Amino acid sequence: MFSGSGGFNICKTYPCSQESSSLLLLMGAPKQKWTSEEEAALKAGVVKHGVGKWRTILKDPEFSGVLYLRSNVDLKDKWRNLSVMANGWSSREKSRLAIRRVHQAPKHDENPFAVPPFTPSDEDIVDVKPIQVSREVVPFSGPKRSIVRLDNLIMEAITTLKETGGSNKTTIAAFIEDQYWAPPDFKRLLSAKLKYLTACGKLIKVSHIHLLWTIFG
Amino acid sequence: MFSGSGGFNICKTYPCSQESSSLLLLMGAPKQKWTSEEEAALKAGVVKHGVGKWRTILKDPEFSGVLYLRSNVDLKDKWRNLSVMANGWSSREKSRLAIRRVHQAPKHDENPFAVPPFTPSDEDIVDVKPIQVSREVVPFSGPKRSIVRLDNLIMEAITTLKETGGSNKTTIAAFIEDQYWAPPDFKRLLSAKLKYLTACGKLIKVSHIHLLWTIFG
DNA sequence: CCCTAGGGCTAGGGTTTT
DNA sequence: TAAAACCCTAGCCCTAGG
Repeated sequence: MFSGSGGFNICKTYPCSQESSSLLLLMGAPKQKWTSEEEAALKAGVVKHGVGKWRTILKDPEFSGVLYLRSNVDLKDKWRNLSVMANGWSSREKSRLAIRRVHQAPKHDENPFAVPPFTPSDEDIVDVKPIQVSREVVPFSGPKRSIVRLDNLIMEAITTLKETGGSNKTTIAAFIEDQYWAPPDFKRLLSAKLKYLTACGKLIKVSHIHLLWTIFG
Repeated sequence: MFSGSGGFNICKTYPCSQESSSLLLLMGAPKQKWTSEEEAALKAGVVKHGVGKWRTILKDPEFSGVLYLRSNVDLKDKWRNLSVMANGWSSREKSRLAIRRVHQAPKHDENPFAVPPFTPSDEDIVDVKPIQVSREVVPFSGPKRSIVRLDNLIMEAITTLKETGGSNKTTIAAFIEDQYWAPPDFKRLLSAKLKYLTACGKLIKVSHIHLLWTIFG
């Protein structure tokens, strides 16, 4: 190659974590496989801060201790992988899911996607406890519980499903139940929530069936 | 199919707070991709009013018809993207380029960046003419030439080539000449520049032959 | 308050590695 | 071939400074 005769080269100093990982790769470091601790922290982070809040999760002292080797992009990519594994539902399989989903017990077996169990608390807030994957490593300070708004779960469901024409209650419920553990009266809760969100303008009902979500409507 | 049964969907209306904008993206609102008309208008606007006059361009009746969906910040961001495209190559193409580069006539790649007039300043400026690609789209009034800092070209060459051990003068020259039209005395200019950059610490010489570039050295 | 410059972030498509 | 890990970049956000 050209390099034999000597020449100029870039001195790599990287301000950005994403690039440092690429540097690692260039230097022959192996791919960093995700540990179950990291995975658990990521899931807990998503429960706490929401999907897409990668930098926020990373900066949260609750998770930074575990995830300090990862970048926000790493988090995003890992979440994508987990999501794919958890719900292989390509748009065609969604309907199947919606149908058979209703009578399924929450399963903790093969599903690597965290099933943060959640319990209702008041009309608008849902108390969620991240699942403990490997209890001894995750340095949570006691029996801390993160709080998640049912709003967000609904939004996540609709966003993830991306169904043209919108998602109906059954599908949304199925999605949430599949991703999270839901209490027995969840269906009723969801109905009430959807009704409320529609009433206050955050969801819009289309032709009596379809609804459009508007966050601050 | 599935959507026939109705459902919920995300509504992409814009509230105003910062939260809302981030939610917006989360909610699946598509990014507004730039059309070629908008791009052309932006370029023409820059030719007419100059780089950095985003609000002025936006208000110009000549362009407002096309750009009315964009903000001044959008213009700025798009211009930055275009500049990146013009100056650097996607790293994926870099290797390809580095390999087949030597025995190839200057070829028109996809470069859509259209020759904005920069402001030259002094000794470390070189007159370089990027290769013209899509002439019909760019509404430029004539054969303008862009002025580019030789520093940047050198850095770009080294960065792009990514040769382990560094790049030598010949390779750098070949790279630049391949991508730009260079004046007859370019070799001499390059030598002087490399010497200067080494002297002032921006390039580091390794064992009399290899040099390491330190951006902010 | 508006503007610009520039750093940063996310989503999503691609690529590389296993 | 597929999955996991990682890369690249368009478009957009945030902040500082004028």
